[in-house]
Order: sequence, then structure tokens, then C-alpha cells
Amino acid sequence: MKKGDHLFLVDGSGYIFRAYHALPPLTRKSDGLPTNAVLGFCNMVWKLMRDARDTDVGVTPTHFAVIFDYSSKTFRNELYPEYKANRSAPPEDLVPQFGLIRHATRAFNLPCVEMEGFEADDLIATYCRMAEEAGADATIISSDKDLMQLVSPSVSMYDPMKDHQIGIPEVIEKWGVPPEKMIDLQALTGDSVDNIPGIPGIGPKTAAQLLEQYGDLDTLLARAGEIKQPKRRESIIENTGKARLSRELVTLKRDVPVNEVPDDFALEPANGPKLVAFLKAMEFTTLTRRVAEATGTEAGEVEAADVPVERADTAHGPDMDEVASATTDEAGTETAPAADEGDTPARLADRRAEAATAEKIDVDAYHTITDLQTLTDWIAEAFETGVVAFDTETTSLDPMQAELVGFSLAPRPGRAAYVPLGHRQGAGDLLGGGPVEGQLPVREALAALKPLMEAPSVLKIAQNLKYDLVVMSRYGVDIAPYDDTMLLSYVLDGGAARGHGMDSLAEKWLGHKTIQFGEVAGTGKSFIGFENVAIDKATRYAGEDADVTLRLWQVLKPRLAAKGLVSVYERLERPLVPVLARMEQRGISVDRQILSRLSGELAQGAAAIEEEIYGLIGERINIGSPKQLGDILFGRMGLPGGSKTKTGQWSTSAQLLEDLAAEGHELPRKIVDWRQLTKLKSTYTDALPGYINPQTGRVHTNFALAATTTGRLSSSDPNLQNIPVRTAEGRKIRTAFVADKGYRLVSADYSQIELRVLAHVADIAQLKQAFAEGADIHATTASEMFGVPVEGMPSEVRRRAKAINFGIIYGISAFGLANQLSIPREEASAYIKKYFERFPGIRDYIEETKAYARENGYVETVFGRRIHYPEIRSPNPSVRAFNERASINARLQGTAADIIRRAMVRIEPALADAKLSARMLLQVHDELIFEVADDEVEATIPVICEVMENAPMPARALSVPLKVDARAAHNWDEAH
DNA sequence: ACAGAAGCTTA
DNA sequence: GTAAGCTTCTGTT
Repeated sequence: MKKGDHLFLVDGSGYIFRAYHALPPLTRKSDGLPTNAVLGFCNMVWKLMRDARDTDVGVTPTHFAVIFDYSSKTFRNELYPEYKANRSAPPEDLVPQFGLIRHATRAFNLPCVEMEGFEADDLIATYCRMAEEAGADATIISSDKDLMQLVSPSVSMYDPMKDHQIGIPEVIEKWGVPPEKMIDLQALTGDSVDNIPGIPGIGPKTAAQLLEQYGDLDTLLARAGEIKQPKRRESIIENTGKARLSRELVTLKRDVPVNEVPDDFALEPANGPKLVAFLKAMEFTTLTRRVAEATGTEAGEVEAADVPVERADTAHGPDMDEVASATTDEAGTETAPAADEGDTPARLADRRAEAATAEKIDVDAYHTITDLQTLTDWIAEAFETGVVAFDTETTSLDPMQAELVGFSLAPRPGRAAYVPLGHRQGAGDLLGGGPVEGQLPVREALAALKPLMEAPSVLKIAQNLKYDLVVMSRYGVDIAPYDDTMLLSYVLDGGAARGHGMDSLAEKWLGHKTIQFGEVAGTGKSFIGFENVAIDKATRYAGEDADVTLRLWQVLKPRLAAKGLVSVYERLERPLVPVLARMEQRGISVDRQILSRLSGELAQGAAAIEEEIYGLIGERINIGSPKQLGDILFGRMGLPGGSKTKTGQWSTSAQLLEDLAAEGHELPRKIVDWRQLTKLKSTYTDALPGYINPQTGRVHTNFALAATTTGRLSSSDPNLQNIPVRTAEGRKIRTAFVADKGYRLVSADYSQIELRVLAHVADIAQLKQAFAEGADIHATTASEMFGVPVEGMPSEVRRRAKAINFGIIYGISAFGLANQLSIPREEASAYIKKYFERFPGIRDYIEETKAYARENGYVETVFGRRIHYPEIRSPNPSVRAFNERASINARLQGTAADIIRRAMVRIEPALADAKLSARMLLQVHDELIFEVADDEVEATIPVICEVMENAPMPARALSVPLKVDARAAHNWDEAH
């Protein structure tokens, strides 16, 4: 053990009693073995190991041990025969659980430590001392006051049941004395539970006050005669002996001759199969499933361990069958299949990938289920394995319109079934055909399926679960718990893979070419809809989807742990699925009348400009064709300054036309205006009404979770993340996005979040200070660079600094900055040089990021998301430079994206806690839009701002404050 | 019917 | 200079 290591010591015996009393009686179904304390203990240890690995706790144990009392007789009984004498025998149904909990500890691959003649507390005290001497830290998992004397700057306590940390301040707060005086305090107060006498009439308050006054117990006893209160004085003088004895009893022994040293407690990876085997034997279905999921174990393939149970007559009191050196002993009876022994996460992941490609996928082996009994049998099988891949087949890509046509289940690799529900035949007939005979009625099938989908003990696995979640929610079925293979791939290979669709994942990981949807249901004109696909064909397609999804999960899930990406997946990806599903389902109201009126105005405006353009060029060309336009402008009319695009066409970009207009040319200005109007009309006012759902009357966008490289969301069908805002004309579109009657839209957006992230990660003192003071960041930058005071600064100076600030976020280049500011490249270079002289920390940050990306092939956000740049080492300088800029931007944009994801996950519970009914509707990268009842607006805004501003905590504390601006109005234009 | 380019909208 | 999605035009299948 060395400096920086962290030893976790669990007070096992303490938890046995606590768990037993805290939990309702529970017995193993098969034979009535009492197991409530075992379950409580296992849940606690599991939670501890999961949380501790998570960045959010901030502490990662490197060493871990569970400490138990050995027997009820210890050296304290020789000191004082009455010690703990009033303890009654443990309850009958707790006795057999002592041994089981030791088995549990070993199943967790954790050392199980105890020693004859000493209490667990003495061993804990000894190991804390050893850790401190090695320069390491220790955390005692207990909230027992007897252990508080051990708290120090490097030793703290933690209560996982109450999620409560106890350090020096907490001890002082609770007892009024620092940890080193806890012994004296306990000596004075005594303890009726342990039969420690103390001084009668003195409780914790008096004891603390006396110790404050006299310093320590010995001084107090020596000067007891000075005490004013007669009764108290007499009692202390009379019971001096008892106090001294009590002190000996409560003082923990820090020099127990232990058989193991902390080095022996180095934390090893969990042995999934071994732990699952034990949990299965205990018949803890939910925990078994959780552990199987997290460790990538196939619960269905692991046999329940044969755990010996002590008979009540031989097991009197805490465990007699174990010796102190049992730390690493393995009871042969409880070991898992030999193949998995000693697996590291990385090796398990590799083995899974190999196995997945080895076993061939046979699409003709899948079953078609048309009767309830068979369906019930398959569902029971899924309950048995604890894992099931699930997929829906529907009539539409839009989950808000889709009707269920069937679903498929795969409880084991290679074993999948399709349940047709809404297939039709005879579509060619005049009447459009009718339902295929012999299918299960939708209601009957879903009634059977629902308990499985909602069972906490069965993990549901899907590819792009959000779609199925929205569809199934409309049929009254919830899905939880779940994993999503698309998100697993996104977290593992963001930036490295082209896409995370099932087809490409199957090809990549399983070497399998999947049946294409188009082959089954046709494409384009030949598209018939899944409801018209023949059932045997549908079974092959849908069965394969479920089978492939399950196999992908088996390959991908273990890789998560192997690469340390569990918390990214569990905190930033998986919990967002139902949040986004609800946002999509709610949709937003769009006012048809407003759009229709705007559309008319735009049509008129465009038509008028069109005539003027025709007049100027003397010909009725297609203005929307850049090719025709370029030929006229630069060919026939011979306007100056023409440049070519990479395909050799004349460029007619807005920038270029603006430049020409600035030189006094009439035509380019009109073309720019015409383009703006036609763009607004075609993309927004004409297209949006078509997205209004006939049932809900609202627009339901689709938010993609796994579409961008940086971790941002994207929105499509329609894209509601690019609704115009910059021009007055464009903003009119926003007035059509409205709140329902009695509601307001609330828009809350992060102010300068990416620049704040930059100030934090690059650690730039001037920027951090400016943000802390709430200063104008661009003006501050300009002032630093050009030595101009912020007061009375010319707007052009500030504009240039602003362009540079944004340039940094985009991975600045002289070429880009020159373009942005319309200045010569040399001038832009000089600005950048000057900027780096004033902010050398930012140049360092950029260089570090490039070097890291080159070295590792990826960069990481503050929250650990990895973004891959496989081409970062390209020999092509422009490809390389592009990847460098992208990687610089990705850390900043990605961190900002992580922050708003965290806020989105927390906002719903925060609103519920505050008894507020606000509904989150949209996310636009740094902005969240809510629909809020009129009379709740005032109370809701602070809750939203609070959650958003504190979103990085407690995982990361940014060294820069986040600021959120929020406004309420009847439409989106006024709220923004 | 589809794919790519050009252009334009957002953060 | 970063990250997206949609519309139109154009050429190919």
C-alpha cells in the first residue's frame, strides 16, 4: 500500500444486524431459508462497489475488505466480565445467515477478515493505522459511533444506507468533540447496549462540555473537585474507577497481531459467474440480474452455487467454522465454471467477441408464436435467463404513428421467436385485404408480455430502445430495466464507427450480414409496409433482429467495463432514453394559422423579387439552380470576383453574393433576399404543418442520442434545433411555436457554456476571474489583447475578440479567422499570435489536446466520454489539421453536451420533488424548452436554473460558475 | 429512386 | 475554424 491508495473496510458484523432489523422477513422460496440480512448485505456491498467505481463518489477503493466479529468472547471480557453481558442471543432466523454472509463476501471476491479474541472494530482500527502509516487513505463503511475515534484527516466513515459521509466536522457536529476525544467522551457517557458503565448522570452533552472545559479525561478526573454542580461533582469523584475502566473498554486496539496486511486486500475485479452463482442460490432475482448485466455474465448459463447451510445447533453465534486466515480461501463448492476463473474485464470482452463470431446465425431456426401457451413458455424462459432481447415490428418509422405488427423475443443467443399480431394479406384486392388468420389478439399477447417488460428481474435489451419505448408506451406497456446496444456502441466507438445501426454492428462484431428491411418490405414504390409481409419472412427478419441484438449485447457490454466507460453509459446515455421518449411523445404545439399566413407573405415577397431578378437578367432561369445562376452571373453577365467550387461550378454562396452587393451590384442582393424567403417558406412554413400529428395536434420531433460524434443530440423529422432566430423575418417562424391555453413556454439557456468549459479545462486565470465576476467575456478578452479599457470600447474591437474566442472553440486557424472577419490571413495570424501571448495557457491546452489525440486516437470530455479520431495521424496535412481542430472542439462541445445531458436526467425528479408539473419539450444544445402552467411559472424557473447550473456536480466541480438565463412567454420567440 | 453537391438554418 | 439536418438541383441507376 502506498500514498494515493484507498482502503475500504466494511464493518460486516454491524451490517448483519442492521440489515436484519431494517428489512422485512424474507425467506428463500424453495426451502424457507431466511435470507433478509444476506440480501441487505449483498445489496449494500454491490452498491458500494458500483458507486465506488463511479466517478461521482470521487473515491475509488484500491483495497477492500470486510471485517467480522469472530465470537462473542474477547479480551474485553477478561477486563470486565459484564462487557456486553446484557446482549441476548441473536434471533433464530438470523443465526444461519451469519455463515451465508461470509459466503457472500467471498462470492464478491472480497477478503473476509476476522480474528479470535478481537472485535471487528479492533481489526478495523489496526488496519486504519497501517493504511495511515503507508500514507494511504481509509474509509470505514459503518456509522457506528464506537468507530468514530478513528476518524482523521486520512480516515473517514461512510454509511451507504443513508449515503452519509462522516469526517472530522461531522463527528464534531454530532458529538461536540473532535474524533480524538471520542474515547474520553464514551468513557464518561458509557453505553447501556454494550454494558459499559461510564459515569451515571453524564450524557453526551455534559461530557462534551466537560471535555471542552478540562481538555481530557485525566485532567477532568484530577480536577473533579472544582466542578460547580454538587451532584455532578460527587458522581464523577465516586465513579472515577468506572470511567477509567470504561475508557479501556471503548479504546479500540490498534495493534492487533493481524495475519494479513492491507496489501493483501488489493481490490480484484468481480468474478461475475461466481457471484451470480451465489446470488442464484439465494434466489435474489433482481440482484442476480443486475450483477449479471454489469459483469457481462449470462445468468441463464450459470448454475446456482451449492452453498452449505449450517444447522442451527452447530452454528451458535457468529460463525465457528472459519479461521482467521480464511481471507483468500475458496470453498470448492461455490466456484463457478473454471473457464471464467481469473478473468479480467478485458479478457472477458475478448473472449465474448471471439465466441460471437464463431457461432453462426441461423435465421431459419426462429419460431413463430401463434398461441398463448407457447408465448407464456417463452416469457417464462426469459424470466429464467434474466435477460431478453426485444424488438417491435410496426407500420411506420414514426413511433407516434406506428401500429404494432408484431414483436420478437430472444432469451438466449440463437433462440428467438416472432409473435405476429397485425399481419394482413390480400393487399392487392380491392378491399385492401384482411388480417391473417391465427394470430394472437394484440390485447392478449400484450397482457402476457407486459409483466416481462416491466419485471425488475429481467433485463430487456433492444437496439435503439427509444423507438420501442414510445411505441409500447402507446400500448400501455413500460420497459425497464433495459440496455441499448446502439448506445453501447456509441459510448465505445463514438467517432470510430460510421454508424451505430444494427446492420453495421452485426457486420463489425458478429461478421454477419443481416437481412435488409428493404428486402423484406420493399423500398420506394415497391414498399408494402411490414403488416403486409408474409409471416415466415417476417419471422426470419424479426427473429434475427432480436437474436443479433442479444449477441451484440454480449459482446459490447463487457467492453464497457474493460474500457472504463460504465459511468458514461449509465449516467449520460441510458437514463436519457425514457426522458427523450417522453419529450418526443409530448410534442409541441405549432399554430397552423400563423405558418399559413407567413407562407403567403413569403410567397408574395419571393414572387416580387423573382420578377425583379428576371428583369435584371432578361431571362426566366431557375433561380434555385446554383448552376444556372452561376453561369448567368459570372459567364454571361461577367460579374467580377467569381470563384469555383470543388466540382468546378461557379460559387454562388451567400458570402460571395454579399461581397458583390457591397460593391454596389444590384442583382446579388436580390438573389440573397430571394433565397432567404424561399428557404424560410420551403423548410419551415410549408414543411412544419405536415408534421402536425393528427391525433395529438402537436409536432413530435425525433431526438437522436447516438448521431453526433461529440455527444450532442440531434433532432429530425422535423429538425427543431435549427428554427431561425438570427433575422427578424426568420424569428416570425418562432412565434408559431406556442404554449397551450393556460400554459407558457419557458426557455432556459446556458450562457457561454463552451467558453466557460474552456476556461475550466485550460485553467485560464483571467477567463475564470471574468466569469466569476460576471464580466463581459469578449470585452475582457479584447482588453487583455489590445490593452483597451472595457469602458467605452469600440464595438469593432470587441467583435474581433469575440470572433477569436469562438475561433478557439472551433480549433482556430488563421484561414478561418480571416474568413470570419474578412481580413487578410496575415492579419488573422498576427491576432492569433497576440492572443496566445496573452493566454499562453490556451496554447498549451491546444497542444496538449493534439498530442493526446495523436497518442491515443481519441480525446475525452470532462465526464469521461471518449471521442475517437482515427484519422488524426493521417499523412495528409489537411486531413490531420481537420482532425486536430475537431478534437480540440470535441472536448469543449462534448463536455457542454454532457452537462446538459446530466441536467436533463435530473430535471424531471427535481420538478416532481417540488410538486411542479412542468413538462420538458425540446433541447437545442444549450437550451431547454418547457411547457409550464401559468400559475407555476414563477416557482418552476428557479428549479430549472438550479438543476442546470449545478448539473456537473457532484461528479465534477467546475472552477467556473455556470449561468442560466430563463424566460417565460406565450411563444418561443418571446421566451427565447 | 437514389446519392451527392450546394446552400442555408441552428448552437 | 466545430457540430448537426433539410431542401433543391442534378446526374446516375
